[in-house]
Amino acid sequence: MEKLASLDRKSVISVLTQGKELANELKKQLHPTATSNEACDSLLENILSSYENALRLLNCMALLGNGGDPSQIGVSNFLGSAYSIEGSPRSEVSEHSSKDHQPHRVVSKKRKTLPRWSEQVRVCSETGSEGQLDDGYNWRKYGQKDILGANHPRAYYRCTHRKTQGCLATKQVQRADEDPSIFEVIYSGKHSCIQERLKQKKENLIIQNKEEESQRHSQQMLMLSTEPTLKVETQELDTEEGSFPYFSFPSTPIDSENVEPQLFPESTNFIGTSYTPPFLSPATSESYFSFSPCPVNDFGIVHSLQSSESDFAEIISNPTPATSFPFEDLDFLIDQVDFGSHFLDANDCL
DNA sequence: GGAATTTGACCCCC
DNA sequence: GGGGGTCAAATTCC
Repeated sequence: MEKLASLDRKSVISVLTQGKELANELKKQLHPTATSNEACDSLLENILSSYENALRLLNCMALLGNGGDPSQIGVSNFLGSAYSIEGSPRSEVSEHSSKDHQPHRVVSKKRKTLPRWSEQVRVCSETGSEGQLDDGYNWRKYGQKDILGANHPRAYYRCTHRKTQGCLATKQVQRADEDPSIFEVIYSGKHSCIQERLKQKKENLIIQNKEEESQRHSQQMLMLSTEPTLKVETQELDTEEGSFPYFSFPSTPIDSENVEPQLFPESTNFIGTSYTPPFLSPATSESYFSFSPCPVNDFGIVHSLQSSESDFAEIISNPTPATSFPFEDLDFLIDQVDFGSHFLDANDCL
């Protein structure tokens, strides 16, 4: 069993390493045109950071010497939510994993054969409601059920475009017993619909990334500059703004606050150095993970990639909803940010 | 009036 | 038989 786990780990590391190398290669290829495509460069940096984080996690697991049973603390659980770690009976996915514990039986005859994965979404307690869980898709509620042993009912949603586009994506939303401000969302199936809204969000994010990148770049230039250079900059600012006595950083503190969550993907050292609150949002004590969906944006979603390893593999190979958007990796990118945040949880359990 | 939600009933699987 | 997922009629909302 240990050999199997070790093999499993090695293969994951191997795949991630290969991905990282490919991304590196892509970066090299793109580099000559980087000045005309900063957004792509930024994306690549983030992808690379994600790979590094994943590899650190896996290496960390190896160092922990947890016995190697992937069902105990394997990749899926390590990435998984507190629920899966605690083995809550409510967790559909963990339920499956326990029921399907028997080694590789014939494909389950359960209705649900679509790929499933879960997320945890925290909302502001004062305004929190399921309706505010905005993951970029449009959902229609088609059912609600009281679940045995759970304090809160489970709501069933399907994609609004089920009829018009035959999209089979569904999700289940349920409040966590332990913390009602946390929703556990279980997604089933991939979107085959085209949802303009999501695309719009991604485009906005890319534009935002690009702006932030250039802001950071100019900040770094300022900080690395020598005094005379600073003076020149100051003069330029003086001529443009006319109201700065000496020099001023181009971005305001407010801007830097907004930028902060986006900086995480680039903080490649955050896993290796510290798992402490610096990575929690300083803006609010309410924040459970890096960023909360309530004040910032709709992407304050913590992906808890759990369920079976085959599902995990499927998610890796299809990390995004099925859109035709060219920057599909962005979802993966966001996942990895959360992935890093999740490590906080995992660390808490150690 | 159409879309979305609610809710009881039904179906599937263990 | 029971629990969970889905259906579809009834109801509500815009």
